[in-house]
Amino acid sequence: MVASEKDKEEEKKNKGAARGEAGTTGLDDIKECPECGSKSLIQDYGKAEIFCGDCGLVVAENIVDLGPEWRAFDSEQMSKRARVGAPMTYRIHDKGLSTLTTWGSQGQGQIKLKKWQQRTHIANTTERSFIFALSEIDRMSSALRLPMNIREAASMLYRRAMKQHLIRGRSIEGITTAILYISCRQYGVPRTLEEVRDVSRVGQKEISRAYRFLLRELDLKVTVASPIDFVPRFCSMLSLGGDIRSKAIEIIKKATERELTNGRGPIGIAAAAIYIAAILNGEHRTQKEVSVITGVTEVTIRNRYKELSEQLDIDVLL
DNA sequence: AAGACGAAAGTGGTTGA
DNA sequence: TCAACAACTTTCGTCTT
Repeated sequence: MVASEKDKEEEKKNKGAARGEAGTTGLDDIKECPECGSKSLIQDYGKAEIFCGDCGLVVAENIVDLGPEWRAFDSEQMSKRARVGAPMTYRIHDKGLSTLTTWGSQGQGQIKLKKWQQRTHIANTTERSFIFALSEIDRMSSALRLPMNIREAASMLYRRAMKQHLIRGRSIEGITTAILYISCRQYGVPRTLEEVRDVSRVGQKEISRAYRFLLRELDLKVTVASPIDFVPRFCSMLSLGGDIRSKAIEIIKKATERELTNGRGPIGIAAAAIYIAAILNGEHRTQKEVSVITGVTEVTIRNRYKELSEQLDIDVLL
């Protein structure tokens, strides 16, 4: 896994150098799976992933959004935001619009200006904590290998929360982590709460509390994550191929039709479907292995797996 | 010895009075 | 605010391979 990633980096560099191009290492450069060499890569921009159609390896999770970083919600915004200059981004505390005077040779006037700039820039603590929040969002996003558009969305959400004065008196860590968790869900790239917690500096309890608080106060609606959303990533982590991924998704779809998934945790369903699909395709993974990757216990996998195989008439012969 | 199975008790979150 | 509740976890003993 580590080796293949290194190979990918090497390959990218070589290709770029060969063509003498600077800074154009888009994902179009990835033409085949570094693991099995298959050319049938499946791009899924909705989930911001590219995975190999044959071996199921998630080749890239950070699909760089090359479109404009802003979205126009109406024509007025459109005309306001269509502009020249460096891209504006919500991920820099002043949206990337500042110009600092240089520290070169300086007269008294310049020094004064500098001081004034610094003070107004980072003077108040709100601004300070905002900068910290953005850096935290970035740090956690990198650790979770999240695509840029989700980072932007998270930054925007944080701004909204700030405007409504929801941050004061609450831990920035808790709020930012919850916001990231929400953004992932909204973009259909769900991470489990454990995964998010592992890169956060606060505990699960605080994240949950902030999560519920934000949903209520910002009046956000987050649809229940579909088990299917977890399948590609889990399959990849279990080194399971594309046929098993398809099979697992098929099982989940059938189960959803028959309302076997109602009230059940999506991760447990995904885990069981993958477990079954793997056995059906002769690539057995133990309940323990699936349990470790998915973060649900073997007992839950067993229960779901029993329900699914019985109700869907799937004969799982070991 | 490892994996699968399931019973029983415990935990944390949701719901409804 | 409290109790009831469902889903899930933890723990542990048993069976199978």
